[in-house]
Amino acid sequence: MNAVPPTAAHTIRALSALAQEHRLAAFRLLVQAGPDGLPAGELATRLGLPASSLSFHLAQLANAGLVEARRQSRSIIYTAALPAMNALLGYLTENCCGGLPCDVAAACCEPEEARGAA
Amino acid sequence: MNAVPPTAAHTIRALSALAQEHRLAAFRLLVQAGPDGLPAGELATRLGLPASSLSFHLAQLANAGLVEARRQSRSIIYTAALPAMNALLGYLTENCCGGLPCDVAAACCEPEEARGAA
DNA sequence: TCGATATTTCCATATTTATCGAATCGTCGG
DNA sequence: CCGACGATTCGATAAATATGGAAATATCGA
Repeated sequence: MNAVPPTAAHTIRALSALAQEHRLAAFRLLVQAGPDGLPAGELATRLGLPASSLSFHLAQLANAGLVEARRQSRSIIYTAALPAMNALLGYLTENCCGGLPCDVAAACCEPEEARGAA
Repeated sequence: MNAVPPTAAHTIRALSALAQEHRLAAFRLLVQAGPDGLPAGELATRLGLPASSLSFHLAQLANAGLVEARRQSRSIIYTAALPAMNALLGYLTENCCGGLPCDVAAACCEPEEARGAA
């Protein structure tokens, strides 16, 4: 169903989805929550947003393929779609480096520094 | 002057800057152009945009720190600010992985696949 | 200094995006 | 079946963004 090569249009949708205070915050919470995810209501509480506003934002993230929703009883649980995030980063680095050995690619591929510092 | 740790607000500015058809296209052209960059007029021609519109978009990219401008005679030459792009990607992966060994980090750090395919 | 060129700034307008209450839909417990 | 709960959809309004012509700014060549 997925694994579609990210087009420019798709990339813009993903960037737009992330380029908003509440959505970026929501996405980060979901990433931290891991595979278990979080119910919409919990996100609304933590972000201090009315349910309808949050629902609007979650729809954007879902439309961009950055989050996935599953119903669990009355709640709807959202999880971050890491592969989609992965694809976005891949597209950005690809288009940034375009096969050339630029420092963006280099910096992105240095596990020692990136991991060791933490 | 730069090398500021990217805040969430700064990240949103960068994402917003990139999350627009013409700006993403302009940025990609600048990346391809490399350190020599391209004059504003050339970008306007290639993108088929009126000068004033392009100027507006370039201002956004510059404000986000993603491009730099230098005057050369009558033209103003724009270049992609790779370090800023680098920082953006770093922020996204950091916040995506948060120190955890998630597959985004893994996928991002596989030079063989990413480079070999091209 | 004058005219031509390259770009930006200004301004009005059009389009898109965000916000949130109210109404609606699906699910559960009794 | 009914009331409550969790969430989305709808709709109206507010705010932010994009667009492009006209005017202003800066630089160059003669």
